[in-house]
Amino acid sequence: MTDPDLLPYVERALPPRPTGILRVATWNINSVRLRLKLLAELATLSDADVICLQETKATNDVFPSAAIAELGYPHQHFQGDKGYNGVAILSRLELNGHGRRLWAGREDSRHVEAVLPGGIELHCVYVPAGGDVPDPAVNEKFAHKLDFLDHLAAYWGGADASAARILVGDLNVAPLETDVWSHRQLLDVVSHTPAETTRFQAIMAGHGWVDALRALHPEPQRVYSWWSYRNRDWRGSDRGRRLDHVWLTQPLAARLRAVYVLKGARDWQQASDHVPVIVDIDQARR
DNA sequence: ATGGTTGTGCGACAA
Repeated sequence: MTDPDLLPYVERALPPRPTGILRVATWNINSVRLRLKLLAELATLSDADVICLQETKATNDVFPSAAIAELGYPHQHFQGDKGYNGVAILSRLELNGHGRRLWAGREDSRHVEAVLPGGIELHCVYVPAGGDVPDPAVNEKFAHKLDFLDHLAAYWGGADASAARILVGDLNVAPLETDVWSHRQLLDVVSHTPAETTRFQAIMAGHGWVDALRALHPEPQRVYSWWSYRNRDWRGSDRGRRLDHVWLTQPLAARLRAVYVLKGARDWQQASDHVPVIVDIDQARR
């Protein structure tokens, strides 16, 4: 069991994946084609069974499927748009049922789902960033984001919460005060406005989702998964936000064993501005 | 208050 006083940050290799543990990673890769080598690095350092990506920025016909299969992830389900968005589930384990959903009346590639061995349902989600101005009346992108969050709430509010289910992704919301470098200064910054954080909490409450990271690393510890490119010394200034999340339904929350944030990935050559978040889940029900 | 950087793809635009 993870020490609750210990931060989840990992600079390089994770602890070895224990026997009987399902390890799932989620990462906003910001172009899967540009960062294929970094994906290989994540696979090596994490030994994850499943890697979920967001912002692949690749249509399905140019997705580097064969190269990723060679990394040990032959089971794949991906959906992409030209230049924007794009999500993928990459797996060493067989993927059974899979599909995608559209929310907020758009064709954007922002969701894929699959069923893992043991009947665990896995959802990979990319919530719209929402632009700069936190006013839905003047910023169509922010209106879309709020609409998208409302659709998530409606969908999960109507779903069976007793299923073994994981939702991961770049949710583009930092919900808690200690999920951002300055709660006060970010209250009117898109990603941490009350309009977003209240919706975020409503989605979670409506389905009984458990925030995996906060289950093992509760407040007031500050934990971030994203640091802007627009900062010369990202580590020194540490103006981060926790935008990348892993949610579990109650049956799986009982089997959660560890959560890691691969902070060292932010220093990789030609890094993404997001770092991977990784969870260990006991495959046995006990 | 402003500007700071990156990716796509060669324009702006999105983040």
